[in-house]
Amino acid sequence: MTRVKESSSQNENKKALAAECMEIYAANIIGGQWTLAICCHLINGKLRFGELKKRLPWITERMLALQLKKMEKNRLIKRTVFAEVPLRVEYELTESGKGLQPVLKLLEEWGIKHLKSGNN
Amino acid sequence: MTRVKESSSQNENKKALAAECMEIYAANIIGGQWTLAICCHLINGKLRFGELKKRLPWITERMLALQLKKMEKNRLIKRTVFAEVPLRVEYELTESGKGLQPVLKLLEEWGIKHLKSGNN
DNA sequence: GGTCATACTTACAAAAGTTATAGTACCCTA
DNA sequence: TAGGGTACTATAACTTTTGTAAGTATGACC
Repeated sequence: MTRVKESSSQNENKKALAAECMEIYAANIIGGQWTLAICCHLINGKLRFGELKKRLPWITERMLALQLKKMEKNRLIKRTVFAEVPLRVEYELTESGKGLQPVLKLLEEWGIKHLKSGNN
Repeated sequence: MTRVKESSSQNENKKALAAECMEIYAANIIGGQWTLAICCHLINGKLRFGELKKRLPWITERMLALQLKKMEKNRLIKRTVFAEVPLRVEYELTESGKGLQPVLKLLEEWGIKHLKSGNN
């Protein structure tokens, strides 16, 4: 009855779950520590690396760079480099990224309700 | 301009983000590796520990126990113990947990669209 | 008394994710 | 020649999450 594991890594489990369940696939993509925060800021338009950094005062440059790279790979954002001096790089949501807006809205509503329901 | 960090832990950052942004708060709650998978199975009704284990063949007992405990703490599920022998414990979604259904649906739809858009 | 089933718990280890700190490359300006 | 701004990268340390394997408590059943 119990299926035999073919691999023991965390990653394999994650992939297997995401493969058979689209909500888990989606949750994995938006689940990074800073991913949603970045989305929230980009939803009003494109921003430069330094502007994002200012808006996320607690993030380190490394994490910002890593998250942006991951989000680009996941096709949530588009990166545009302008060959100016000093260098300018702009980040903006892709169509897919913009498509998260209703998800974010629902999540927010659920979060508010959930938080309130805990104060009884 | 840059706010000063009051603590250096990962957790503090997480909390700070969740406090100022409800979608991040919500994402933190549903973001565990197995949380959504468990929700998916409980959405059709209550299940026992062992039944969940069978439905999630790759999960270890430890992870299942941990996740269920966390979900109970987060008020996503309710745990009921029946003083029988052998012991019977049932898990079911709370109202808050059931409230995730539309979120899951949207996430699923977004996931499908996103996956397709990557196959170009 | 020994075995079985259920629903866990514990100790330890590995992996993934995050943070801290410093440094790079580019070219402009003084 | 030195300093400054932007957008990163390198390295290592640290925290959190997940996995492995074994053990516990309860009471029925043989």
